[in-house]
Amino acid sequence: MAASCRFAFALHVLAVLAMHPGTGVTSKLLGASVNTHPVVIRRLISALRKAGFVCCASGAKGGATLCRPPEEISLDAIYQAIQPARAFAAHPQQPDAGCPVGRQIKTVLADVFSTAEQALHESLAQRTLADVVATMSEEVPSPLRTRPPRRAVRA
Amino acid sequence: MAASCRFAFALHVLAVLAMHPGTGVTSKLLGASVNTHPVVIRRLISALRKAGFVCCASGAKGGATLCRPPEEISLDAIYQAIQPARAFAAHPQQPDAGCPVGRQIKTVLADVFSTAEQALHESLAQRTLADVVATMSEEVPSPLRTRPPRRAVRA
DNA sequence: CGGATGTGTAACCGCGACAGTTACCGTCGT
DNA sequence: ACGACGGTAACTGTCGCGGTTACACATCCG
Repeated sequence: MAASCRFAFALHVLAVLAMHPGTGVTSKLLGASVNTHPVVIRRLISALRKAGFVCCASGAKGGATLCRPPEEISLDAIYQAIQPARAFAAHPQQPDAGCPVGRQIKTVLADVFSTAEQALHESLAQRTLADVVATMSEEVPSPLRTRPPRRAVRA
Repeated sequence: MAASCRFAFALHVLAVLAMHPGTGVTSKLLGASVNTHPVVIRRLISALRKAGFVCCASGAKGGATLCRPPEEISLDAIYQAIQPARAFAAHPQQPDAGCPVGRQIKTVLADVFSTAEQALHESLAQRTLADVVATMSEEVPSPLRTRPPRRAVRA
């Protein structure tokens, strides 16, 4: 399947932004935290910007900022903003229409694929970015935490 | 994500085998129905054989045969037999341990990923190969039908 | 104003996965 | 023995991705 790490990067970036509300975070800093090239971060942020999750400021003192409350950003919304392709792929060429399976397999596959993908989306939709941030604050009560932890809304 | 069509091919092949119980079906025939090269079919069948779903006969009059009842083969079992990689991928490089997100993101991601993958597997596990074959038999019962009432809605 | 600091995006490279293909060997029925 | 068939290795072309460089544009500050 050759899964990409876009979703992992996106969650990482958004979690950092959620922890620095109001202040713009540069792609250089984000790239250092994720351990990748700043341009990779900017490409990712470009998709997140189109989805309306972040806003960016150009020029010096610029950077990305979360422009929606983390509670309103579900992991499914992030996934759909990031992933360009479907989770499943059908036949690249048309199957043999002379075979009963070849005639009907596409319809059956479409049903199976959409059902499975919906299950995937529903699972991701049950958590928000705020949950992710809260989980990290819980697990390591480090002195870096300045604000009191938000209510944990784990299901 | 760059999904492969292995799963689609596997369902197609197993459906054909389920419709020809007992008789061996050659990779040449299966390749013609799927519209791909016989070696691609044989590679796929190699994985299905290791999973115990099909047996193959060598030599002349050889071919693949379903060696378990279709009711006992869930789509999830097929998926797991075919797919070599995970549906999600984590950071390829270690994130920055100096950042609180970088330290903990992997744990959170592992939880999110496993939950979503489990939802995917449970969705696929709810259908068996027999269901797929039955669906196809229903939708086109005989050439007496004038026109199929339903059409594929996916573009 | 002009340089420093950012973003935005295009272009390219290298890598890995995949489908497709060829080739060769082993196996089995006629 | 011969031909049909599976099993598998090896190679090719393509595609998507992460990584990188380069450049245009925007913004702040001295």
